Order: sequence, then C-alpha cells, then structure tokens
Amino acid sequence: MLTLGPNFYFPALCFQAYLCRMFDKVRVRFAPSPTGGLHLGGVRTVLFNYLYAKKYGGDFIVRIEDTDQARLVAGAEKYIFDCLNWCGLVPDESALHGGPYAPYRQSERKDGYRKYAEQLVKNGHAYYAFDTPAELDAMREKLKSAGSNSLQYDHHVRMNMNNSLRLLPAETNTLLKSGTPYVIRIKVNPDEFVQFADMIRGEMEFDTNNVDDKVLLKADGMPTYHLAVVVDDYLMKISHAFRGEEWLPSAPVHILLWKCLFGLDEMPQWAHLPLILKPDGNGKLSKRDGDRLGFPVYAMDWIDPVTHDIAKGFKELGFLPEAFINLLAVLGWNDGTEQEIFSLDDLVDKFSIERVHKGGAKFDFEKAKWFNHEWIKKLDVEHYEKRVNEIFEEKGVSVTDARYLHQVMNLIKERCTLLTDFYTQGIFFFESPKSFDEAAVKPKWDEGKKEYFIGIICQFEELVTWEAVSIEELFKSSATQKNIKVGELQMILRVMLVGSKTGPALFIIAETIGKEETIKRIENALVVFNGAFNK
RNA sequence: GGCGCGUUGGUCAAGGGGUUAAGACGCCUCCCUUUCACGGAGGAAUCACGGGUUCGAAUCCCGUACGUGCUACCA
Repeated sequence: MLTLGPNFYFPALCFQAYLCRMFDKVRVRFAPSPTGGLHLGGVRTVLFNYLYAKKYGGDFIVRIEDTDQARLVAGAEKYIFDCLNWCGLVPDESALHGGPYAPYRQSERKDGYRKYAEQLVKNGHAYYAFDTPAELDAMREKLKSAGSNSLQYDHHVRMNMNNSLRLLPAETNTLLKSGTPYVIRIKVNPDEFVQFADMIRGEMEFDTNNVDDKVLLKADGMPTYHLAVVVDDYLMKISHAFRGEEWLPSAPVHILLWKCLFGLDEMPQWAHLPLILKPDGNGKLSKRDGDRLGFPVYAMDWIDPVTHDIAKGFKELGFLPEAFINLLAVLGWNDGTEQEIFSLDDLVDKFSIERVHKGGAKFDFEKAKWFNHEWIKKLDVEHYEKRVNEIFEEKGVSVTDARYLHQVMNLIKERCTLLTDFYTQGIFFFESPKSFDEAAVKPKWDEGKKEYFIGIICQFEELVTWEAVSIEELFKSSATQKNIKVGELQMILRVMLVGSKTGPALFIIAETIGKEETIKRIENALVVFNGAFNK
C-alpha cells in the first residue's frame, strides 16, 4: 500500500513518479529555522506532515534549517522540540533524536552543499557572482527608475553584472583566486515552463521568465534555503514535501534544481499548505496579532532571550495538547463528515492531504476555546490533573489531597473551558470565600432568613449522614417549617459557601467541603451579612 | 508595480450541474436549572460581481473586483 493512495490522485501526472516510488517508504520532514517561537502555522505544518507519514507507515523527520547564522536565536531549537513533545508529535529522526541520515542540522552539513553548487556551475546551470550589496542596490535602483516591473536579478540583467557569465574565464579565475567574496546563483533559462503536480492545488505551471537567478551558495559558504532544501531532501530520501504556501513562488527554482541535480524521478511530491490568517484584518497571523487581540499564537510560552519579552503559549494558557492538535487539524482540513472532534489516532486514520483546502483560514480563538472545552469534558481528569495541580500551585494553593482534587475536578470539569478555569471555578472547594456577592443576597435578606440560618447550623451539627440528599432534605423541611421559600434560601446558602452565585449543585458542594467547613462558612457569612445589611 | 495563489453566513466549513445550500463556533430568543455551566428547541446566506456554456450553475469557462503570498547573500 505505502504511497498508493496519494499517487492515485494524479495518476496521469505522477505515473512515472508512481512507478519508481511505489515501493519506497514515505518520508516527510518539517524544516524549521530556529529563529524564535513555534507559531500555530508551524505546528499545523508539522501535524500534516506527521499525519501523512503515520498514515502510510512512514518516517517523520525534523531537520533544523539554521543556515542563516545572523538570525539564529539561542534556545529556539530546544524550544521547538519541547513544543513537538508537548503536542505528541515526536520525530522518528531529528537533530535531537538522531537517525541514519545525521546530522540533521544544516549548519553541520555545511561542507556538503558546495559540491552540488560547483557541479551546477560546471554543468552550466549556475554561475559565480561577485556583485557587492551596493552594486545589487544600484542595479535595483536603476531598474526602478527605468520603470521596470521586475527588480529581480535574472536573465535580463545578469549580463550587465559582475559574474562569471559576463566575465572572461581568466577574470573569474583571478577574482576567485584573490579571495573576492562571491555567491553562486542558479542560471534560469528564459522562455521555459516549469510544471509540477501539487497534491493540494493540482497541476502547477510557472513561466521561467518570471523566475530570478536565486542565490544558491552564500558568500559565507552556507547554502541558501533553496539549495539546502533540495540537497537534503534528496540525501534524506524525502518522499513528500509539505510546506506553507509562501513557498509556492520559489517552487520552480526547487524543481529546476531537482531536474539539474538529481533528476525529476527522485523528486518528492509537493503540497503547499494554505496560510493561517489573522482573525480581524488581513494577512498572515503573526505574534503581534496575538498580543493585540489577546490570544496566543505560539504553542508554548516563548521568552525572547534578548529582550526577555514573553509571548504566551497555548499550553500555559490552559490548552490541552489534544485540543490544540484537533483545532489545528480542522483549520483547513475536514474529513467530509460532520465530525469535528478528532484524536491524534483518529486523525492518522482519516487524514488525507487531498482534502486540505486551498484557501487560507482566519484563526478564530473562540472556536479554539470550544475545542478545549470539548476535550476537557471528553477526557478523564487523570489526563490533566497534574497540570491542574501545577496551576493551583502557581496560584499559591498547595493541594495536599490528590483524591480530593480529583473529586473536585470531576464536579466542575464541564464548566471549564481552559485548564486554568479549574482554579477560578474550583478554588472555593479549597478556601473559604474571601468576599461575598452581597448584591445577590441583599434583596433576599431579612430577619426571618437570618433566624433560619442560625437555626440550620444546629440542625446541621446534628445531622448524622452528611450527604447531599440528606442535607437537602433537612434544609428544605426546615424551610417549609418556617414557611420560607426554599429557592431564596438556596441562593443565600450558595453565596455563603461559594462567595458568588456560581458553581455546581449546591448540596453537592456542601457535602464535598464537609460538615464542619459548611457550618464554618455559614457562621462566617452570617457575621458579614449582619454587618453589611445592618439588620 | 510584477508574478503566484485564493474567494460559500461574523468565523471554520459541507457541497464537484437539478438540494428547502449540511454541520460547527460565536451571537440572539426560548426551555431546563429558583445560580452559573451543561443540555435541549428555535432565529439569521439572493454561494464576491459581471458575462458566457447549459433545459438547468454555488458547482464548468472567461473577465472584473477584493483578499493574500512572494518579489533578500531570510527561511
């Protein structure tokens, strides 16, 4: 079976690839550059890669693309792996986990790339370029003032530039020998069409007249993304390359490199994923949008090592990894049924790259929270009580009785949207209310009610079985005796025990916190109400 | 500006020539609960626009508009 499914989707287009790949293993890669926090969109790219690999029994590889030394951020790589780990998307091979194609960090593979760049030069598919940044600027300035609609370094301009195409071989040699800084650029021939089948978008075609001579090897000897991605995908036997839509315009460069270097038969199948857009206005979702609109865009808290700015993560905000994965999966994909709640296993089973949308989706934090709510309700509290315990600790409440926390969590789980809600919804099970919703009590408060509560204290003390039903029975019969409406008393009792008019069934609360604590809280509240209402 | 990609309710979306155009989130109304939540019942779309093709188009084709991406010795 292996790659049968996906290849059958474009049988005519991929027949050749199909033939040569049908017995190969599916191997996909996520290739982040460690420049900061792991964005929503990044996690979704990981997810889709992972799902596809696991669906076809393949390998999921994480390759660190750290070819831009200037943009490296300390800690970013570790952070990426921490996020993947939290999400449960563990790589089969990576810079962290090792594997048969190590190293998985491009900076450590530096020496390997030059050979391919040189080979391209030798075969006439690339050339040395000695242009300085200033000269490049000047070129673009010139094009701009000439009214050109392209500012690219391409076949129109390359014969006016300082490169081995225009220079005499001897001149090039001299420059090379004298150590003049240079880059290697791909030589894109005009008037050709580059075609490939995108698994999401179908047949794609690009006119090479619009493709520029991209830098392949930088002056510092590092490859650019364009060279590195092709070389490493080849060396690591990547069968399917899924990445964000922002890469679509440079896809023809990659196809051309594949063609010149390794042959199209070896090339992975491409899929360009739609973007995740900001919820309000326009554009790709960015960290700033999260700050602005009040929701996270990173998987986990990211602390900038330089500025020490902290960007909130879904994890710390109280999201379950199950929910995070789920909401990301259905942002741009669905299985065609009405199902919306999917576990990772479900997703592996049902995911299909062909059903991924072409259009970008605006991120909706309200819906994201709904997914979390659903997962909190769905999962047994064992799955997340450790995290909830941490949240209580962070708030300065130490939970000594794990069984009690467990019990409380089951009582309130359906009213918790975020894990952090367990604290706000459940704190009164651990501490007496520090304040009361007096406005809720005041209109109902009178001398009769006061007498009633004074009386109920003694009755509670004598109650033998402290269980919700018996407490309720006693409470109600006592009210009937005194000819007071039970409803009004209940509201008051609730505020006495909880502090506000919220929470699960009242007598369950009384049972859970215990007789002694219930009586204590009534007495406490009596004092406060007495003072407040001056009766 | 050039090139690419996209466009079904506020949002996510099903749908692939004939449907009363699913469903979910959010919002509103009501029921349940004398709390809040959960749950339940309702309410809200001339499928961006204009032309074709067709007996018939949200669905196919062409334009236009709008959105978005790329346009670095960044990924």
